[in-house]
Amino acid sequence: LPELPEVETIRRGLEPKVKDRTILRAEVRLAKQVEGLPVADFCRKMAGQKIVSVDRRGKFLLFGLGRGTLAIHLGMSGQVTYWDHARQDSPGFLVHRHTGLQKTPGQHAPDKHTHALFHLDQGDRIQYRDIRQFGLLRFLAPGELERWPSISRLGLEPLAKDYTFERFEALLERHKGGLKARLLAQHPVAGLGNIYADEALYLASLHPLKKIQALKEAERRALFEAIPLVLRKGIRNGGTTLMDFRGAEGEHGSNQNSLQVYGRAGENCYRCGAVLSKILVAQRTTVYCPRCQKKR
DNA sequence: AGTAATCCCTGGCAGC
DNA sequence: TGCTGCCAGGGATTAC
Repeated sequence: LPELPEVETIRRGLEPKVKDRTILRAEVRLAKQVEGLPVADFCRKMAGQKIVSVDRRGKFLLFGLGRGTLAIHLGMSGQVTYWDHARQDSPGFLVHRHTGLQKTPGQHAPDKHTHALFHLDQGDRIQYRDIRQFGLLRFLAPGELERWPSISRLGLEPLAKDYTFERFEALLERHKGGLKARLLAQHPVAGLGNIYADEALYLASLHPLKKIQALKEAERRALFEAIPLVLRKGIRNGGTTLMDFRGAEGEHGSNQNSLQVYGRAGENCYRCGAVLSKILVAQRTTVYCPRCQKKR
């Protein structure tokens, strides 16, 4: 489940490798992953474009091109890796303690889950692989990105300089629903998914179903501060690898070893020792500490 | 209008 | 051993 820290890990790994390189040719093997344009048009738009920047907005990876932008959302299981012609493919599989059969870290040749390839010079390429096929690729002409609803409706960028408590509060107010459902809807902040939403709520000691309107100022501030903390920790740890996440060079992250609540239902809270609870919120498994995170 | 269920998809895994 | 059915979930869409 690539969330902001995972996408940022990919972005940082990819940027030095692909910036100022040229996409000679795009190859799409699963047409439905391309949104907005017929595949042939999408590939035509890509061909010959220079990659001038590699950015991120929320969970979107954004390749700034000479003319336009390539946006990639990784959905549930998307991987964007750099394939180096001079580097040996990593062979075989290894059995991971928690997740069973896993691709070894490192680069791999395209397989049946590799749905798009961006061929660069010298035979290098950017590879898009997505087992569950929930991700999407989209080309945006100059000026279209900011008007694209998937981008324009996003909440604040929690690691940006303009992430302030005033703006955070303004985007929180007047919503009747519960906290976690709102966070998953990318408001007031973009980039949280199921893992980091649970982690942020735990760090802020807030119940996932707590009503936004019932939050006291100190609680709003605690959430405002907790969000960038859990995200920055995730980035420091190179992302959370549960099943599918890999960095730009195919490497695993390690943040799964630092999670406080996600995936720990039935285990003990590290803070107070209470047994962590599991509930369903907005169709998503949600884990929290019933003692540290009171609803009222 | 705002919230909640539905759907897309594959592979891991429990159960028989 | 091999089959079946369930589970994981981001976000657009549909339903209330």
